[in-house]
Amino acid sequence: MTDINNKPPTDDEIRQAIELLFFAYRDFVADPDKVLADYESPKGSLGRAHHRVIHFVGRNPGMTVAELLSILQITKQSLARVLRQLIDEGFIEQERGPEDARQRLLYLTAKGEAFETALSNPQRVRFRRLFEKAGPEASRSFLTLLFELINEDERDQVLSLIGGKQQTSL
Amino acid sequence: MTDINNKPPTDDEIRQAIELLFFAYRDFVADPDKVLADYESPKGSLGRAHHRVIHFVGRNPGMTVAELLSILQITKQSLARVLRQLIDEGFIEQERGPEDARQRLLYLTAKGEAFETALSNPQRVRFRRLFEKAGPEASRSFLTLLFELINEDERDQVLSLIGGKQQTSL
DNA sequence: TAAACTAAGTCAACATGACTGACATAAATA
DNA sequence: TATTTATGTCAGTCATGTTGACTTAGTTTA
Repeated sequence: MTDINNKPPTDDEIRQAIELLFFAYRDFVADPDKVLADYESPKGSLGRAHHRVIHFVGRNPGMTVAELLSILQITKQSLARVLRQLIDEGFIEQERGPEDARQRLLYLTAKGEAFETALSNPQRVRFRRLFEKAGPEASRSFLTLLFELINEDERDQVLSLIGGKQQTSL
Repeated sequence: MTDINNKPPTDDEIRQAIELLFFAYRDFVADPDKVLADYESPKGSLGRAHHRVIHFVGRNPGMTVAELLSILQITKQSLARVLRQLIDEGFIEQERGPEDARQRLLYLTAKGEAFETALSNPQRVRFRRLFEKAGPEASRSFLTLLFELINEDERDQVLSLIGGKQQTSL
């Protein structure tokens, strides 16, 4: 709330923040990891990379491969293997771009939607409990700080991606 | 601050939290990744795994291998390669446990300390700026929520590790 | 229209950091 | 003394990232 204040952050708080972020993220991703490990696919198993693709395609139906690459910040060769598996196993469908026929627009299938729900469910439960306990004010403040932890030059892209600004004072 | 409130978190806030945590962590680890990529070691390059080991040994001088394993939650075989490199290149020293001679107590060398500083510096700068902008109240609240994002059964271990409770209302 | 650029896909080789399973050694403990 | 514990090691595998080179098809531009 205050932009300038007389109490600068202590080295201890900063160090704790670094470590807490590590542990929080570790547990946060361990949830879907379990779901992924349980899923037995015909052509090889699925990992975090597949989860990320399913998540972002689910959130942005009809996105292009190039858009997905810029979000994930990996090479197209890395994405290719993951995407191929997801298409072959019926989680994701491709469609020719109506404007630009070179583009391949990505969509989740019904199977993909169901898997997305199963994957994100434990994460949603985790945050729901957290926010219920913390209350709306602390929750919104938490989102704001997470947002400001992101590189300044990437915030616009993230903002348009997650669709903030209206409901959430980001 | 409020434990029970009439405004439950919206699905949108929860989804945003999931995505923001992903992006924030991505940028947060990209900083030391650059430092690691720049470092040219004689016997192979260093990665995130080395960073984590250096960080926790730096924070807990004299810790045992078993303690390190329980923090990192990886297998000893995974740790072995990383630890061997760090010892061979003079970042970490081992010492026989004075009580239990089977134990190998881990310490950073002067070289290890210097590297730890270089690695964590961009992360500290990132959080310092964030906390300066957000103010002490939002900063402490942020730490609390990060802490409560951690699995309940691991919070005690984390707390004793990061040394909260006195200064920080965790 | 021909040339250049762009979106996407593919092949190959490689690095990192995880994993499992089996086994070895030395020290502590029952 | 026998067993358990702390650590280390060998060998093989897998998931996920990388670079570099190249193809195909469609769009844009000179």
